[in-house]
This record gives sequence, structure tokens and C-alpha cells, in this order.
Amino acid sequence: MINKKNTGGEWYNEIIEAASLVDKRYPVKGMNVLPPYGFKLVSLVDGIIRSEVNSYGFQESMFPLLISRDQLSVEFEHVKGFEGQVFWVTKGGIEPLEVDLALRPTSEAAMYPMFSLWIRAHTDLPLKLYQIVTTYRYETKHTRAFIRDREIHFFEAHTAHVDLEDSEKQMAEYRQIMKSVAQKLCLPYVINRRPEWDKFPGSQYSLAFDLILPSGRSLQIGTIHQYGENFARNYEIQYSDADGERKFVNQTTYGMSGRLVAAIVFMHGDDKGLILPPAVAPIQFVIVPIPGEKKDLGSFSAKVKNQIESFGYRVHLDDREAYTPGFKYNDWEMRGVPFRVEIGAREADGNFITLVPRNTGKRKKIEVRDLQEALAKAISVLQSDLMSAAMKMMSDLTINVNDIKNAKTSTGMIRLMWCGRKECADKIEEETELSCLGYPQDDHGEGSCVVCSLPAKPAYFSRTY
RNA sequence: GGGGCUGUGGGGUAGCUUGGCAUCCUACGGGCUUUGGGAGCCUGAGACCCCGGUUCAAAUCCGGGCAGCCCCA
Repeated sequence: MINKKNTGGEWYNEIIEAASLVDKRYPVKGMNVLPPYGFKLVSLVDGIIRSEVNSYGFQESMFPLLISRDQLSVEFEHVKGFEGQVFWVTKGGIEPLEVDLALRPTSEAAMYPMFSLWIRAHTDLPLKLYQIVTTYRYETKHTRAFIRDREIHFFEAHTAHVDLEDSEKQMAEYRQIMKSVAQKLCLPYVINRRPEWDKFPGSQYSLAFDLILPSGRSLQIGTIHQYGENFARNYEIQYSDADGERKFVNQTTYGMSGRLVAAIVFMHGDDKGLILPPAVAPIQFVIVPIPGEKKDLGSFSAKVKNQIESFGYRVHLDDREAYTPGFKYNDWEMRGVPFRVEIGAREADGNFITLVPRNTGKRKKIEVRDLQEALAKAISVLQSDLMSAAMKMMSDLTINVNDIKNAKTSTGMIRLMWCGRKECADKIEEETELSCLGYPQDDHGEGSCVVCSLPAKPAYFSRTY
């Protein structure tokens, strides 16, 4: 296994395949296979997202993959923003199609013609829908599993509101949802308002949830967008208000992708492999029997397994006979299973188990009668350990800089004063080789621009994925 | 957008310069034996990315394609 610290990118490429999260040997660029273990992880992440948005009144739906050229021919900056990376279906069998069909790069063009049919009056609002689907982008840059795919596992929420005020409330609600989701994944983040030139095509403004990885690069794990009436005017989504007047709806969206998985891998992993947060670990407890001398551990192992299962946890008994316990330890550590349960003659005789958390590796004796309480506690401790380690890493990698020259030699998320003008950001990007992430929303400092000395606010710059 | 590197059993590799029976490790199947931190012995199966060219002969040289990786903007 490659050392993580020195070779961040290489370590990532190896570990996601070694741990069976993904199989990159599929012969189409940017499209990967999710084997069962990786699929389970992705599904559990989806499950967390689902239960969060459902609790805020969102409804799941499903729109078609293909979008007709007509739907995409709307003269609109949104469409132009994607035209370079759309996959097209141009033939049916051997015959060319009369109207080419696009694989959705995102679903506005698929959904909004339907919104205009569904939304008639203010009583239909707010409309809060989401879907979890694959989207397709013809990436010309280098693809990277979970980070830049051509087939993207994508969560997208779309809302429509009576006015801007209500859609702004939605933006605040998104922030609450992100907070809960990230908490379960043990991921800290900052909220940056993307600069004008980097906002989502067609939006009024975009807020991004960025985290900073151990390698010092930032990774965007989610984005929310305020559309205002921009899309409603192009897709003619109108409603009658209480006075019978026709008005355009205001809209917002929220997007998250497989990048959440990449963030989990990068933030929590170590030289031994993955460390998965209990909330999304496909296996939360793995039982490794230690055979020793002619002692039958089968019934005790099964008893413990059933008990852990009865508490509602995902547990696996590794009774493969061809492998030694030591091999199994390493194997499951690499796959990121948060807890190992060792069961040998001593445990069976004494009616206890030995519990080993993946992050510390420290063995702990637990009496079977205390199991439920002890496991619940262990999970919550591991969860908060992961979160605080990640938060510490992020704060260590957030660096204040007063002079561009210092930004150049620092690794991490660079915080500096920026006036907001593109020419100054360009200058900073050029000299430091960093990208502008925008203004952090929860940072209200003031100062003068590091380039032009005009009044400025703190902004983040970093290398990005 | 520009430049570079690479493709050999499932994974990692040697061989390529100088064309001639394809190397080793690991994983995998069967058998015996072992098991508290990656066990051992025996045995079996498994590969030159694709298409074309040069040649008596191509993993090796040439052209194109596909795929992966890295750097710069």
C-alpha cells in the first residue's frame, strides 16, 4: 500500500480500487463500475440524503435521461454553459434520428417543461422535488473516479416558489440539510459564494460547500443555486397568484454527487486504507473468529452476530477458513470497516468480546451483557473522533495571507483580502496558480485588496479538484 | 486548450534500446497443514490493449485507434 501522506493523488487512485469501491477497468473513459461494496456505500450515502430531504418535505421523482434538441435549443446562458460537454444520441439503429437526443448533463431542461405544465396557481407552490440519477458530461479534462466522471451519480433537488423571498428561505433550508448530511459523513466544510464568472450557468448566484483535503487541494462536495426568475422566463413557468395575476416562479437547486464518497475517502483514510464513518459503512462490525486449538467458536460467534444485528447494525462474520486472523484484520482495515470484533477461546469462555475501533486500533474488552450500550457509545465516539480530526486538518490547512508572494508558497486554502474585481482575481490566480473559490459566507472580516488595495473582504483561493 | 509518459496472466512487473521458446512476485482453483497482526509445502490454471504496416519472424520497429497516468494553462 502506498503511503498516504506523500502521494495523496496516487494513494486515492489505488485505495478506491483495492477497497472494492470501484473497478476502473471498464473500457469507456470516465465511466466506472461500482462493485457491490462500493455500490452499498454509495447507496447508504444516498439514503442519508433521502431521509434528510424527505424530512423537509421534498418528494422524490424521476425524469427521463434523454432530452430533445428542441428542449436544449432555448437561447439561454444555461444551455450555452453546457453545450461543450453534452453527449448526443444521433442514431436509432442505423437510421439517423430526426431530432437528436442529448444525455442530460443536468436536468433543468428535462424538468422545467414539465414544471410549466404542473404549476398553475400559487396553491401548487412551493414545489420541492428531487431525483438521484446519473448525468452525463463529456469531460475533456482528465477523469477521476467519483471526482470527475463522465457518468455522474447525481442528487439534484429543484424547487419553485412564489417569490424571491420564499426561494431565499429555501436556500437557508438547503444549508441546514447540508449540515445534517455532512455531520453524518463526518465532513467539515466552508460555504463559499462563487464569483460571477464561476457560478452555475443561468443562476443568479451559487453557493458551494467546499472542503479542503489533506493534500491541500479543495473539493466541492455540494452546490446550491438561486435561479430567481431566470429559468422560469425561459421555460415559461408561471402561476396565478391570489389576485389572479400571472407571475413567474422563483427557483432554486441543490446538487451533490459521488464527490461525497471521494471526500470520505480522502478525509478519513490512512496508510492502512479507508476509514468509513459508521453511518455509511456497508459493514459496521466485522467479526473475526480466532480458531486456536480445537475450540468450536461457531455458536458463540453466531450468537454475537445475531445480537449485534438485532440492535440494527450491519454486521459480517468472516468465517473464511483459508485465511489467518492477521490477514483478515488487514483486509477489513483496508476496506474501512469501523469496528472489528475478535472472538477466540478466551472470549467464548469468558462471555465477552474484544472490540477494536478502526481509527485507534486499541483493543477493548466488552462483556456481552453490556453489548448494546457499549457499541452505541463506541460508534458515537468514533463518529466524533473522525469529525474532530477532519476539522483540525481543515483548520490547519486554512492559511491567512497578506501578501501574494506568501500565497504562492503555502499549501491549503488561502484566505486573503480581495476586492471582488475579476482583474484582481485573475492576477492572484496567475501569480499563485490557485483558483478563486469566492467569499466565505460565515466570515465577515474587512480589509484592503492584496492586489489593488481597494476595500475588500476575505476570500478563499486554493488548488482544486 | 497545450505538452509529456505508459499499456505484458486478476493486480504489480522483467523483457523492448540491439526483432527469434515471455521473467518474477502477488492474487486465484485443488490437496495437506496452520490460525491472538498479512503462515507453510505440493499442485493446477492464467497474459503481450485493438487494427493495420515492415519482416522469414513483432511484446519488441512504424502508423492509426482506444484506454490510463502526469505536468502546464
